[in-house]
Amino acid sequence: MTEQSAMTPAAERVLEVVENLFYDKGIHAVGVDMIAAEAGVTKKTLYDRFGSKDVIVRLYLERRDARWREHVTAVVEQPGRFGPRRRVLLMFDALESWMAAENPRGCAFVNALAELPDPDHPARPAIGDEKQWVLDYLRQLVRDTGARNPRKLAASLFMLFEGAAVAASVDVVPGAVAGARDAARQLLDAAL
Amino acid sequence: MTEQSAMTPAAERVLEVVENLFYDKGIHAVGVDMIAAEAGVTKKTLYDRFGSKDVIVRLYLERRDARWREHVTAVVEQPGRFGPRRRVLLMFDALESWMAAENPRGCAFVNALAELPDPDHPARPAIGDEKQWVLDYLRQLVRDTGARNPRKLAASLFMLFEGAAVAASVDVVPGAVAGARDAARQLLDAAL
DNA sequence: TTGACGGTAAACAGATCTGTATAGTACGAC
DNA sequence: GTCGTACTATACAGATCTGTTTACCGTCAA
Repeated sequence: MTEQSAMTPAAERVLEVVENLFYDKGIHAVGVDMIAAEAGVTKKTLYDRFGSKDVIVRLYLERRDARWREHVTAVVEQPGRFGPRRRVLLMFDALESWMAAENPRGCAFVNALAELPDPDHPARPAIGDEKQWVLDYLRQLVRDTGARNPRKLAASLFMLFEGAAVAASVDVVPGAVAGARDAARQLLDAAL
Repeated sequence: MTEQSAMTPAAERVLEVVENLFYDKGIHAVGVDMIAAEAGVTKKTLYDRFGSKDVIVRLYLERRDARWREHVTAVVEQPGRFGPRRRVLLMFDALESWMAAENPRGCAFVNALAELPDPDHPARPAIGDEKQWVLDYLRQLVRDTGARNPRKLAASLFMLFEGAAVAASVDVVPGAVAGARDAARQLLDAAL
């Protein structure tokens, strides 16, 4: 996947600081000077390691995606052996804890898409990959429940999922993710 | 509300061009020089009329919100007298036609929020207002159906709504809005 | 007829943007 | 002990950012 094996200490520091900078302030609002200063690295080093800001943006998204998938799978596939129906709902528990801990400003990939309209931007594939993975993961979980029309149900759950992230970030719906989980349970039970 | 009465011809032209520029390219990616050139206006005029780019951003969102509300109410309250349950689902029809015609890059307000992290930015209220209006409008429509737990149901529909916009813009779910409407119908019928 | 208003044209200020260039230091491997 | 690697420090290039300034031209109303 993301071979972070070859990362030098300075490069590692850069990727650590952009995780917060890009997410908190937005991609365009963060210049390479700020990145270098925050990481305690010279711009020379920064360009020697990555070649361009766009590459750093791509790595930012890829690394965040990796952390996100780890979080989700850790929650959904936690030992204790929950049944398939329960595992679907655990997806929303994973989202809830992720939102509280790391995502107050909404989905980083939706936000990145807002800032990167160019379809040829090197970071664009990372955005589509994250969304496709969530959808595929939901499809697999739903299929395991034996629900009717699993693809359609997974698509509905996916939209509840993404909508809950939006609702939580704009802060107009109290308990957004919990509400989304309740709705997901209804849709799921109706299809069993 | 937005008193666009006092708008001079040049100012009107500016607001017309930023509607597309900001939405298509993103707010930070569009400079005032580009705005002035595209509107056929000098920067002097631009600053005489608006005072700052931030004000233009605020007006951009307010005007888009006004157009969006007009579109939604025109679809939902179209003559023909649909019943309350049908009117709820018409919200999703309104979203579908809006997405196809004006929203291929997702919700302008979610995108703007991604680019404007500062809670004190003058354009921020416009973002919250749009989301609050959609939620309130759904609440009213749901209440008219006599469904149980109308606030909770409206919140679920709101999340399906926002999620459908995300799903359509990232283009991983074919027929996203139609799927969201089907899920909405299920939730609605279960509460009647 | 005078003066306010809306506008053009064009230069400028000062900051910040991505990216490059030059020069030199510390260190580990072979 | 020499060579390559990773790094610092710093200056620079050229573009672009928001915003200001000066000078001038119509038009319309009091």
